Amino acid sequence: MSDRPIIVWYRNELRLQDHPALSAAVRTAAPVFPVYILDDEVAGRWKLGAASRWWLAKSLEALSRDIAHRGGRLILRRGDTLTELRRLAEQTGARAIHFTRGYEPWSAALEDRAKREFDRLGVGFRRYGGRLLREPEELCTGSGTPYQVFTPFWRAFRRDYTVPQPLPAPKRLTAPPPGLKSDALADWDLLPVRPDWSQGLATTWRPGEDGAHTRLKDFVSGALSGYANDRDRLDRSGTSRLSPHLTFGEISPAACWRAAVDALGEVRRSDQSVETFLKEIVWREFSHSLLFYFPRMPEQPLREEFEAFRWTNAMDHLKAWQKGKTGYPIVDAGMRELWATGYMHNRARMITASFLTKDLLLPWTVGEAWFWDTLVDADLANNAANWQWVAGCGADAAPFFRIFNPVLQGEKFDPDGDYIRRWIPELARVPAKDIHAPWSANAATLKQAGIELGESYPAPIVDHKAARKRALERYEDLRFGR
DNA sequence: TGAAATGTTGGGGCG
DNA sequence: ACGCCCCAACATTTC
Repeated sequence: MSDRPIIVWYRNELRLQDHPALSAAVRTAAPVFPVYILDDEVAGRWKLGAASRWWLAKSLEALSRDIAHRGGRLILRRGDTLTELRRLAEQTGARAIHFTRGYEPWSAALEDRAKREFDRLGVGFRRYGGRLLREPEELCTGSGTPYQVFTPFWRAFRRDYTVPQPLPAPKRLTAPPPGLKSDALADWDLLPVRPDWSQGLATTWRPGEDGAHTRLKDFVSGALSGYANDRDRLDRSGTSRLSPHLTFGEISPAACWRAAVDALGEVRRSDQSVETFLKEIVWREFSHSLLFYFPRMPEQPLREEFEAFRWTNAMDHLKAWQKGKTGYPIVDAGMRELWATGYMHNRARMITASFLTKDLLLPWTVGEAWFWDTLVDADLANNAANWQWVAGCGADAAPFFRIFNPVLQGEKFDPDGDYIRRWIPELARVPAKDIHAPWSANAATLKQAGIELGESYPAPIVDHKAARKRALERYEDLRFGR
């Protein structure tokens, strides 16, 4: 009996440390067989984007290596999740399947269906946390409804939260019998070929649990102390850049929380900076809670009146935005950073998203889809919640009339234009004074910088002042039902 | 986790 | 010296 193995079904927690489902399995002293199932159908239209597939390949490679170092083997399967789990349980004679709970719209139904199935088969099917610090059911308003405003959520969260002790990674794992089939990662075609656009991603990131912890250490000993101020600066490395590691669960949010709080004690870092960082972690919790309670959030505005909003459908504008050719340098720099590295600075995300939804009046779902495909940290909850926040249709959203001025945002958060120069080399020789609005520079300056507007760098595809006016009018239409 | 329009104030130039 | 105007600089309101 005791040698009947436990299957640990990996989903988005590609780590060995701080992994409740894995730890519980290891504690039983039964052989533990970790398995990852690539199910291209389960998520419907939200199947993994191209950048995520790249990251997944690299992350699974790392996890597989880490497991092998401990004497185990990561089993890879592709196909319908439930079918594959059933097959694995049969093939291994498993007594139980352990897994980490998900919050996507399809997760609860899948988990319930599987639970009934394995109950019938006499196989334990045990659900664990680990992706969030706290479960959505834990935090509700006094009247029992989910929070829809961040600040009260944050207060309630912070009031009585203490981070638990980390769960150590298992020292040894048991290899499953050699006959237990596993796909070859390479056969999954997760990596891009013809063309291989992943060079920039590979030089920017180190996917995997080691890479994640290295990143956290660097952040805590470096940028964390100035986080409150510098995280908004496009020209500084002021953010943690932990997001893709969190998305794929290479590091637990608890580990990030713990490291930040410990740093506070050790080095007397600015309380404000640590608090701001913790708040960002809780934004992630808030987004997941929203997705859990409002499963249509990725498709539907949380504020219903926005369903009547008259978005436009200008494909040429969309293409220009995607390629980073809008003629607004700060917008284009952000979009090109995304294309090159699978990542965009958070401030740039707000600016580019505001530009798409307000200046171009393209639907937020179009931007959401592009980010989903191109971001290595694409996360259904965060992506949907943040797009709705910018578009003004979210639960606790920025008001619609908060329209970013791309020139002012650039001057404020990239004062010398370094971020722009980094991602738009053709503007490298434009002086800082003109770099955020090259169209208003005088002809001699542009000539000297080697720029011909409309040739070497696009002229603005819309006039911001007019676009702002148009957006506000469209918003008025919504309010008065026109 | 805005920006623009509008209102108010106060210093300085100037007749 | 005085009132008037101009216009930063800052505050408030509006979108």
